Amino acid sequence: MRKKKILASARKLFWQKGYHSVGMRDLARAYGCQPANLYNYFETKEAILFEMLREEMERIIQSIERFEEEDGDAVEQLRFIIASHVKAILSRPRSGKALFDVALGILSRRNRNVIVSMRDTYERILRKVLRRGQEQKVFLTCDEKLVGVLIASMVTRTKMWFHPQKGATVDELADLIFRFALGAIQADETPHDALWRTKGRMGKGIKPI
Amino acid sequence: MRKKKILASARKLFWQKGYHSVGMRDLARAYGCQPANLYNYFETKEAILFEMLREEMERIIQSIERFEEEDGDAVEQLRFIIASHVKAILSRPRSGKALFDVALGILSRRNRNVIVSMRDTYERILRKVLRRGQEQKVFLTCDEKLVGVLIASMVTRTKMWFHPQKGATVDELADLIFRFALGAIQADETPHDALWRTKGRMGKGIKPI
Amino acid sequence: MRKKKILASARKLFWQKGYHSVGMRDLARAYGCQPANLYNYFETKEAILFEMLREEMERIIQSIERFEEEDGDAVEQLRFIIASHVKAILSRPRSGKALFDVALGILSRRNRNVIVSMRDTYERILRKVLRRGQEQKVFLTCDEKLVGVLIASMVTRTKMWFHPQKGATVDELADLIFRFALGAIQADETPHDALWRTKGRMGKGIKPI
Amino acid sequence: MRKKKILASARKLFWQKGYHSVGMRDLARAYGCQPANLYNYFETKEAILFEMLREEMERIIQSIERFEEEDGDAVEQLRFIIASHVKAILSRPRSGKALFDVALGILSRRNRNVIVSMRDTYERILRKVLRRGQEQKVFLTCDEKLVGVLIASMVTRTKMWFHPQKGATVDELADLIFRFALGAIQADETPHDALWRTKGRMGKGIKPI
DNA sequence: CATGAATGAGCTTTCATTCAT
DNA sequence: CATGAATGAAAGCTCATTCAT
Repeated sequence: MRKKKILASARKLFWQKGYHSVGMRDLARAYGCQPANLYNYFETKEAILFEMLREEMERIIQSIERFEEEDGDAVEQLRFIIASHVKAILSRPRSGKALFDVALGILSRRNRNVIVSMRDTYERILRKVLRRGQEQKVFLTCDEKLVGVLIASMVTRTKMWFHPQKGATVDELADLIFRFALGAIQADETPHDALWRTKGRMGKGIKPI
Repeated sequence: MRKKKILASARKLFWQKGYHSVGMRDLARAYGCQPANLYNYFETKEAILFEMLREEMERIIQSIERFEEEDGDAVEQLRFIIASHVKAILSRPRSGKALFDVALGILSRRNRNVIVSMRDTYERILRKVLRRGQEQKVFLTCDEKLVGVLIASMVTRTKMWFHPQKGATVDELADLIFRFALGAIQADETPHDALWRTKGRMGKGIKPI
Repeated sequence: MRKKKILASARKLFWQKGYHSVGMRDLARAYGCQPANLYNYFETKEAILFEMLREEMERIIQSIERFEEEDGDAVEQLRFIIASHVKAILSRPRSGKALFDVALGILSRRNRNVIVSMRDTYERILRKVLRRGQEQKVFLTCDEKLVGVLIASMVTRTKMWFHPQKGATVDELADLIFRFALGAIQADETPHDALWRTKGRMGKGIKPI
Repeated sequence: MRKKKILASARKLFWQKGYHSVGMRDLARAYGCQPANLYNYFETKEAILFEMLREEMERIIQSIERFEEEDGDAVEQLRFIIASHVKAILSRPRSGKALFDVALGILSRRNRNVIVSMRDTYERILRKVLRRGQEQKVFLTCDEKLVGVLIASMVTRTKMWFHPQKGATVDELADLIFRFALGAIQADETPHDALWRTKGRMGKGIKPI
């Protein structure tokens, strides 16, 4: 579908330069048509942004929504959530811009509500898992709301600084964030020292800006 | 000084609405003058943004730069760094926008270098403390670069969701982030379960967007 | 073509008021549209000026370029060059401003080079004819560079003071300038007294400012 | 006097860059004070331009006004007028801009009248000399108004292209323009071939733009 | 005399968007 | 579907000038 193609090139541009630095002209050129033609597919520039964010959120949520009800190993569920989120964020071309955060201020109330409620769904699931872990006595007693936000913060910001390299893959990064989070909240006091023997390898993937 | 006052009102607006949604006209109105007058104090709109960011970074760095050389208890130093950073970020009026991240893409190369190098200084100090903790055997062996970025991510993003409330103060938030981080990397395996009995209180301060 | 029409009304305004006294608003109003629309045809205000000058220079050069190689009566060629130049300069509506001279300081390096090289072509041809006249022994030995500039100066400045009237037509003016120049450089010493019996008639066309 | 110094630096800037490209800021910096201070000496920017032009015109006129009434050798008087005018125009630093022409469109009606009437005085004197020459039978019968304008054109435009060099001095230039003019209008038919044996020398001083 | 602060009007240009074809 | 032409609004910025000190 044409719409998908437009969204694809829009996504690249928006993440590369940020919403305000990309004009309809740029979007049109990237897709290969005149600006006016984009309005045959989307009502406004904001609609393009919205559709694109909605899709991304949907992918993230779809992969983890089963954890809301399904019982299971909270530790493994947390690992999966983090891995899934990290991959969703880092799978797309290249980036650097805090697009998501900015976007919430750009979207119309109506559209923002849609995105926000998807994000809330994500956080609700994450919290549910955190609560489940406490009930299973594998996580320390904690404020799931706070811990959820802290974990999400670490994951979200990977977009700002992580660049995959040999010896520093996305999978590895996801694993390390998971271990970091787990170390902070796990109940059993077995030493997790071993988890951190990654000294020097991971650093290669860190290139902020 | 007049410059300070302009910066003060600019800071408020920029954080509230984001750089691109604030015009010189808005800045002028907020300060109480005509747009043209602002150019007696700053050469460009970007210069206002830059000066504002520079000041903020300076405050953050000044309070922790002594840790670069000074030996001491790494745990306490980490606690101080986190507390100081959290306060610096949350002390200012209200917020919401990912201004800092976006700004790096807006600033001229010259100005961006200044800010980036200040941020690098911050991260260098944080890493130094993390390394010191490992040498003191109070932190687990870990990749300081990665851990540093993860901790900074949690702190930086507080701006996006935290709003002080009764029962959820900035100090408390800083303390909890510290404990979360410490839990993840501390070497001695004394149960830190107690640290997390904040259930339900902290959540009050979390209001994303 | 729309571009031509815009150029036409721009030419009138620029010559009447000078580049700096004509805004995009004026150009738009003169053509009959909103300022923004002009940018669908020209990238900048300077581009409009450039295109207009380029066209004018082109017309002047085209009519005389054959003299560069073509052998022939140097006297007649000089007469033709002067006549052609005078007409090109005075054919357009009304004027008064030293637009051309000022423009060279306004144009971008790139564009200025184009115009300057066209002017150089004009002068090269004029010099060639002057040299040819010397070889044919109809012109006195002289420095073609200097004489060329002097002749061009007389012609160029007609824009500043000449206004066609009954008894003072453009053709007549061209003829008189030619005779003046010829008188200064012609080799054969036949009295040219008769040429100057225009007393009182030509003066009518002179209204400086 | 301070005023003189301001005028001196203004003259340089105006001729170099043109009226519209020189701001009060530039004038102030060139003189060495704040823009506001200039208003203690001149009422407006235009007043500076006016004063400067008035001075220049005055110098030119003063040196030739005696020719209005005084009888004498018309040929020598013409030589003097041209020499004096050329020197006045080229004595000042460097230039290029058609300042004088543009200025007439900038000045207020009142001020323009002053300058125009000075220019008229100049032309009146020149015409008087031309008429005198005809009466003395040393010049051909001609329209003094036209010939006057043509001669003035050649002189005025030297500012646009002449740059003194070894072998191409201002004095020499003046002499050649005089001979060119004289050749065109002189009555006695003695060959003036010799006058033009300057081939190649004068060209060095010609650097348009 | 000199200045820092302030201003109102204006500038060229960009933007998202509309519409007739 | 696609486009060229057009637009209203707003952007950042510069300007000559004023005025109290």
